[in-house]
Amino acid sequence: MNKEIPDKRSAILKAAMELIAENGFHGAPTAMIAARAGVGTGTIYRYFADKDVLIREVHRELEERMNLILMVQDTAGRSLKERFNRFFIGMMRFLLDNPLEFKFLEQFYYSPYGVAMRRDKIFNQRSSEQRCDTVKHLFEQGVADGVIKDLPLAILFALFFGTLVSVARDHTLEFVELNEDLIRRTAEASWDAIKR
Amino acid sequence: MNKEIPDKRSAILKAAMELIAENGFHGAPTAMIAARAGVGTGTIYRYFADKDVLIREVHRELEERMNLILMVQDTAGRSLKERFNRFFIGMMRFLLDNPLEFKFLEQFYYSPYGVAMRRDKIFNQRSSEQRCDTVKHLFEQGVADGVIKDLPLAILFALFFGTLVSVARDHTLEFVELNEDLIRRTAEASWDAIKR
DNA sequence: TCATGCGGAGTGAATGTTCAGTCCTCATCT
DNA sequence: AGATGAGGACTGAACATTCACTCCGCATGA
Repeated sequence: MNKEIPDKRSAILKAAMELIAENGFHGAPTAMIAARAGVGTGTIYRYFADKDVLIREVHRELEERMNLILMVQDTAGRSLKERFNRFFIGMMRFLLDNPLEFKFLEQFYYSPYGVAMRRDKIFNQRSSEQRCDTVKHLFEQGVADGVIKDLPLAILFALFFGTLVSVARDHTLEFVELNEDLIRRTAEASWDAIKR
Repeated sequence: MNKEIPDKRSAILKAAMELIAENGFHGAPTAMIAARAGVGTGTIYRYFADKDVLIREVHRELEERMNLILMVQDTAGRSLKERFNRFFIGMMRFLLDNPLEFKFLEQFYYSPYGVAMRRDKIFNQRSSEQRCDTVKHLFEQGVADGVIKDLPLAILFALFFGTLVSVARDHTLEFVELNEDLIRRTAEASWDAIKR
C-alpha cells in the first residue's frame, strides 16, 4: 500500500464538520476530531498541513457540494419567478436536510475564517463563485427586464439569502415547523420583496 | 473607598467587546483584554466570575442599550407601515453607527453562546425580550388587521431581521455603500415582503 | 527485508485562573 | 493638621490545564 486511504481523509473532514457544528471551534480539538474519525491524532497531519487548512477544506468541499445541488435545480426556459422559486426552495431543502452542514456553515461564515474568505473573494476576484453567479444572473436579467426592483445586487442578495437563512435557522431551533406549503409561501413573500 | 470603581468594569467590558469584534473569541485572551482596558489581568476576576460570564455580560448590556434606543423609535398613532419603517431604519442606523457592536453581536449570536442563550430563552420563557415584543405586537396587529400576510411570527421576523442584518453586514464588508435613500428603499422592499 | 501509512504518547506554547503581596484611601487619634 | 494604621481594590508572576503539532516505533504488505 503506497497511497493514503481516502476514507480516512473523508472521515476526518466529516468528524471535524460535525464537532464544529455541534460544539463550535472551541469544542473541536484535534484529539477529539481524530477520535471521532477513528484515526490517530497524527494522521490528521498526514492529510492536512494544519488545523486551519482542515477547516477551510471542510468549507470548500461543502460549498462544492452545494453548488452541484443548486446547479441541478436551475432549469432555463421557465419564467424568472419560477426559477427564483426553484432556487429558494432547493436551497432551503438543502439546509433543512443537512442541519449539521448548515450549522457548520454558520459557525464558519461569521468567524474570522469566513470574514477572511470573503475579503479574499472580493480582492482576488475569485473566479468560480458559481452558486452566487447563477443567482446573480437571475437578478441581473430580472432587473434588465424590469421585473425585479432596480436595487444594488448586494441588497437583492440580502433580501433573498438573508430571509432564507433566517428561516432555516428558525427551523433548526424549532421556532417554526416548516412544511412544503410554508416554504412555498415564504418563497412567495421573498419574491414580493424583490419583484417590481 | 470600599466600592469597586465602575470605570474599570466598563473598561473591561468595552475592551472585551472590541477585541472579540475585531479578532473573534480566539483573538481575545484575558491578558489582552486586561491590557487594553488598562487594568491587571487579575482585576477581570474581581468583576466577573470567569471569562464566560464576562462575555455574556457584554452581550446583555449591549442588548439593553439596543432595546432602549429602539423603544424610543416607536411612536404610536402612525400607520402600521410607518411604524414598521421607523423600526427598520432605526435598527439599521444603530448597526451602521456601531460597527464594532454589530460585529460582536454576530460573533456571539452564531457561537455556542448565542445558541445556548436562545435555548435558554425558549425553555425559560424569559420575560422582557422587549425589542422583539414591540415588533411582535406590530406584526400581530398587522395580521389581525389584514394588512400583513398571515404567516407564522418567526417567518415575519425572518423577513424583517434577516434582510436587515444581511444588508448591514454587506455594508460593513463594503459590498454596498448605504445611504439614506437606499436604506429607505430597502425598508420598502422588506415591507413588500410582509404586507398582504 | 525494505518501504510506508499510521498511531498516540510526548512537547512546547498559549491561555484561563489564582493568590500573595502592594499601595492607595480614609477613618481615627494625637 | 499631621501621623498612623487598617482595609481592601488591585496587580501580575506563577500555576495548572489545554491544545496543536511532532516524532519515533509499529504493523502491514511487497
